[in-house]
Amino acid sequence: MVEAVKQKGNNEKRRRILDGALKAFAKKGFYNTKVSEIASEAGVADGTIYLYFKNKDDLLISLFEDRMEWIIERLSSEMEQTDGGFAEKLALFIRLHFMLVLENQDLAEFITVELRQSAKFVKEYSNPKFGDYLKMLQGLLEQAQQAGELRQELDARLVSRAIFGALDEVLLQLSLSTKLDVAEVERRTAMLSDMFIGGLAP
Amino acid sequence: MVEAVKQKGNNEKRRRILDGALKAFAKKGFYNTKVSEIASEAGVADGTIYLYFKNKDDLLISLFEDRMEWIIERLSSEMEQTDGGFAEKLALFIRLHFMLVLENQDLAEFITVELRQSAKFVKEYSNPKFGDYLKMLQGLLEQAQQAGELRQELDARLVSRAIFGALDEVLLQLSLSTKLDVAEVERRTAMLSDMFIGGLAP
Amino acid sequence: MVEAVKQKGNNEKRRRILDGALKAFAKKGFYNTKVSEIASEAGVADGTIYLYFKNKDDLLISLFEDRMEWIIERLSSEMEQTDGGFAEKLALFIRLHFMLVLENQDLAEFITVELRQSAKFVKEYSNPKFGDYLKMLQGLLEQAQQAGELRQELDARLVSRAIFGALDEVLLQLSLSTKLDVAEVERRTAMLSDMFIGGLAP
Amino acid sequence: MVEAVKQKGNNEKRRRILDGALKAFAKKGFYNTKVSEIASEAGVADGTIYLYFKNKDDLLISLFEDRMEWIIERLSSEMEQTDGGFAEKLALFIRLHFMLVLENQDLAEFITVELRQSAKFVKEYSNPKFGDYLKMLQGLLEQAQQAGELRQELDARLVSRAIFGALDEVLLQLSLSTKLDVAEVERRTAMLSDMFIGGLAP
DNA sequence: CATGAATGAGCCTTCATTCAT
DNA sequence: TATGAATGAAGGCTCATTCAT
Repeated sequence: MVEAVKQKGNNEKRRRILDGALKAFAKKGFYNTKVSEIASEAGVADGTIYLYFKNKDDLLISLFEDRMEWIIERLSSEMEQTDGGFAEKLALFIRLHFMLVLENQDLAEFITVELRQSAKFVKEYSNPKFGDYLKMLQGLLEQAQQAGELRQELDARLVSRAIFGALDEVLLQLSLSTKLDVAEVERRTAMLSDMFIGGLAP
Repeated sequence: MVEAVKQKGNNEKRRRILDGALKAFAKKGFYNTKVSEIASEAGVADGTIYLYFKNKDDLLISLFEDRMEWIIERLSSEMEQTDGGFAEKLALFIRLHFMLVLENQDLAEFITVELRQSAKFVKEYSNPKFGDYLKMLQGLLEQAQQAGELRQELDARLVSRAIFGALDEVLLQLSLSTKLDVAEVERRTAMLSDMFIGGLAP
Repeated sequence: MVEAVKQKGNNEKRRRILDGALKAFAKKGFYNTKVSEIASEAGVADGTIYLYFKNKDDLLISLFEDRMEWIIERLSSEMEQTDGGFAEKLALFIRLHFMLVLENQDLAEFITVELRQSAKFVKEYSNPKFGDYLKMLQGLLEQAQQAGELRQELDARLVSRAIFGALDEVLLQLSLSTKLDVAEVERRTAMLSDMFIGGLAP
Repeated sequence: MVEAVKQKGNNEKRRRILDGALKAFAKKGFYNTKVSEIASEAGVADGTIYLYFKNKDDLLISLFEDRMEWIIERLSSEMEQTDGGFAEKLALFIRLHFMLVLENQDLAEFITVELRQSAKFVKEYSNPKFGDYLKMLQGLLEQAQQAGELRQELDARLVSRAIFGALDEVLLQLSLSTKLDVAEVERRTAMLSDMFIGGLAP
């Protein structure tokens, strides 16, 4: 019981720090955020952060892992529900991606802005969770190819990258706009699905 | 005459600084690059940089402007040559985007990695040149719509964003790979054009 | 009875902390040793140390007192056994000093390296036990003077300092050598006694 | 000319930093001295110190080298003047050691208190200048042995250590006393020489 | 008594920027 | 213009100490 409480305490504090970091990174970016700002946002002392994370880089990486894991879990559990065809599934995937991320605007800014930097400049970090995300999308595409619902000549790996890039860029623009209109998000979601499935040509 | 020479001298040194900055930013990212490293790469004294640029942020912005301007000029002059239909034009645009940027791998890394950060965190900078780039692509799409070669119901602005995002993401992956195979670049170029024009559905 | 047991418990834990501190200080020096390292070495929690010692400085001082007291006790009880002349007594004193300290190499490093620092920088500490040690040596010298076995014109206080300094420096070198050869220790012991008694001149 | 001035400027600033460090280290010890205190003592900005020294450790080591070099130079040039016998030479050596170091009380405290610590805890530093100092004394002893003025059976290396230790300990006590009486220093100098040459026995 | 998670003051070091030459 | 030594504000991180359990 004491164990459980203590464990909870630990996790609760770790969570508060991650939340504070997300908020701070989204607002000012990784390099412009002071550790002390994260601490104050999380309501802990500066030093406490170093009880849960090795250093500022580790905090960034951990935040990625945590949020990507959350996104992947939500995405896959929601995707399992559908038994529609590829077009419905892709549309759902795109909608979910947008909805999940925009549910928390800070998350949207964080993912779209910091993901690339980190991939390249945080030492020795290959961002496995992001790889998992891409594999999920790639899996969807490969299944569609096997079912004859996606053109065989397209490289699923390349296409998954392209789709993610398109979503991410559109999301970036959305996340930077001051007010988010759900209807507008739905409109873009639908149009992107339509574009990817049907192509640009009439 | 003296003016001209002086001007030339200025431009030459300014250019060396921009080139050094590109190299350094590409390798280590904006925040991990020291001004002194740029100076040393450019073969000038640290202080000299401040004769040509207000500060490190201004150097970053100027570098964007400079490179985007170059890309836009090259793109538009090349695009003018073609009188093919929309499909050919889009294919050419994608090929040119890839080729221009991959001509200089540093440029590729710089564009794909730093563009977003800067957009958000360099104070009071709206990145007009990037806007020009997008407008160019958007213009291409709008012309196609007027010519009936692109579906009317698609929002050209949104689509241009999506295309740029897809290209950028694929380019990021390409730019991070250690060796660049021209044939592979061509393959991806063709497949992306095909995907955008024809859509994913068979 | 309960008191006694408790007292014993206290002393045992206090002793473990002092032992841990000695080991840690000898290896890394006072300022490079973390309180948590001492705690871990002693097998107690960090906070426990503060139940037995006011702070890190107090722990250092207490360790000195403890070890010097031990050395003085051992030295005086052993010295009482002898009834030889001054030469024999001094030789014995030197041998005992070496043997006692080298019995525990950590103690040797601690005494030779940390004694001076502490004397000067631990606030308001006059190092009384070290004073006792010197007084013991000084007493030996004064007795010898009264017995006519030591030159009257020498200042016993100054000579005791000089002898301690010589022993300490030689011990420092010995304690820093990786392996300790008993025969070598004996050789140096004898030579130092001989040098002090007989002088350098032939 | 400009070169010379610049060089002078460099050396002058480096010297001021070393002087400031000596003063600060002597007063509060290495670990209790802040880099900013050294900077303020030297009349330079904090960052300037890092233009001349790699870090705080390097500053400590450089200070040792500098001061030991100075002592060795002064000692050897003065020793060359004498053509007396061993007894005179040793007496002179002792007197010079005391005088040189006590000329600057800060130097005395620094040498006696910090030398040992550093030897052990500043990583990978074998203190070559201190080795030079000891070799000088050892050389003096070996010459005396060849001239038959020092007992053959004594190990010059061990004896040089012992003499240094004795001098250093006595110096420590002297340097910690608030006022230094030249007559008193002379008295101790003479007595130590006498003790070492003639031995303790009557 | 014992614990060890939490605290937060403190410090070394970096690096963008300035300015005397 | 060009230099590069000097500046000093700023911040990541450590660790002695506390205190709720």
